[in-house]
Amino acid sequence: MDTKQRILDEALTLFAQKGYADVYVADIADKVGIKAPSLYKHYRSKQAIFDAIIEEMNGRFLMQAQALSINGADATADAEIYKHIDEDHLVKLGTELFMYYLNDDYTRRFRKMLTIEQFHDKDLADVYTKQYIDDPLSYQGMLLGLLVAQGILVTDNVSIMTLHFYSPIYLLLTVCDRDPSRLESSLKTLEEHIRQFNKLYGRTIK
Amino acid sequence: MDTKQRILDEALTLFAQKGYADVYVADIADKVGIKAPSLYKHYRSKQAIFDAIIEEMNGRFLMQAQALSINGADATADAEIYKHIDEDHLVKLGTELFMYYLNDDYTRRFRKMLTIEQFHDKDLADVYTKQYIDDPLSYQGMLLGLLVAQGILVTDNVSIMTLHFYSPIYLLLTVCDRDPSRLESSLKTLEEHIRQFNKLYGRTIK
DNA sequence: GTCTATAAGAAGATAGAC
DNA sequence: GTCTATCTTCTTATAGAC
Repeated sequence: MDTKQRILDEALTLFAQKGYADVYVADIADKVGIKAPSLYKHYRSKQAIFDAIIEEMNGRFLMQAQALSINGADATADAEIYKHIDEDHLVKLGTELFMYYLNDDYTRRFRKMLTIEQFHDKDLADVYTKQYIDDPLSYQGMLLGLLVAQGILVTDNVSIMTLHFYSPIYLLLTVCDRDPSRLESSLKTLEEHIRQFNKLYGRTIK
Repeated sequence: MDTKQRILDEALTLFAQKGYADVYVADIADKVGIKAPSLYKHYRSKQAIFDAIIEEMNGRFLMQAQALSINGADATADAEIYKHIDEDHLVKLGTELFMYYLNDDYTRRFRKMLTIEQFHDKDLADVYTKQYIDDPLSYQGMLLGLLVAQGILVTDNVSIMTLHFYSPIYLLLTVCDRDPSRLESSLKTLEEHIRQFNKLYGRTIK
């Protein structure tokens, strides 16, 4: 990784730990293994480093969204995949989503940084809500909608059903972000949640 | 309100808007209507102001918790209240909880401040999780447990049912904290959520 | 591109008069 | 308890040699 990229990487780590204001340019330079003045050859200010992180993340999000909507467009293929899904598959799906959000390094650091800085700038608040609320609800709404179309799940309100599926995952995610030692119990709760979700919305009579 | 208390109040407002590091002692003093040095007659440091806010909130939380557990202890009285509860009552209950959390001035500012500062200090993270996750789940679990005991709601897992009731409220709360213009649509979603919750867990055959 | 040295300014905190 | 003046330290950023 070149220096310019390493600066972003180390800065993101520090911003996620302490927040923008409590990270000094010298801290970032230290982690990269250079002196603070050298850093100004790559970025013209501390704010420019922050902006570059946001910019890069926007790019990643866009790629992710495109990847998802490419699958989403080919709904018949997706429908085929989800035709024979059962409760265990649903648990696996939810757990994998949860673990990805929690353990993907870039994702986790970025989410923490946004959590800290969200009230600092309306744009950051919008990025947070889009990335961790609206987009997941939209994407999972599409998936769960397929399961309803297949008759695997039953409801007359897919968007509320999706909220019922995702909001416990979101809540547990924020818990584990604050306290990683609660991961194990959260995974247990997550599984119970999805099994009960399946009982509530599943085709079989409860 | 005396000066010492007004300092806490204005400091909390500013900390909730900008975070601890971006609020200057002079800003706080300005809002109170005094000069920064005068502020040091009341608190020996900026950190001491922050600590006093946390301390005061701990006191409020404790009082709140005691008030709740006094009611909770007299479960027979509570059970009587919730004996004839119907869907509209449940919607009202959830909406009132939501609006209290969102509009109670002290509560809202303190939650925003904690949101910003939660990764700064493990103790703050614990306060957040206790106050906005564990305690609500525990309290609402008790209430919903009463409704199950009355046969108004049906489940073999009250704690997951409580998670299903509360986590959408929590998610919508964080959305409105970031973007108050989404209050109206969130209230609509909240009502839909509770009505669907009642359909899923209600005594009547779905 | 990296360094040392340093400017420029911000922000927390104190001294001492009133 | 409040003020003005000031100290001290910290932090961003630049200058200029290598």
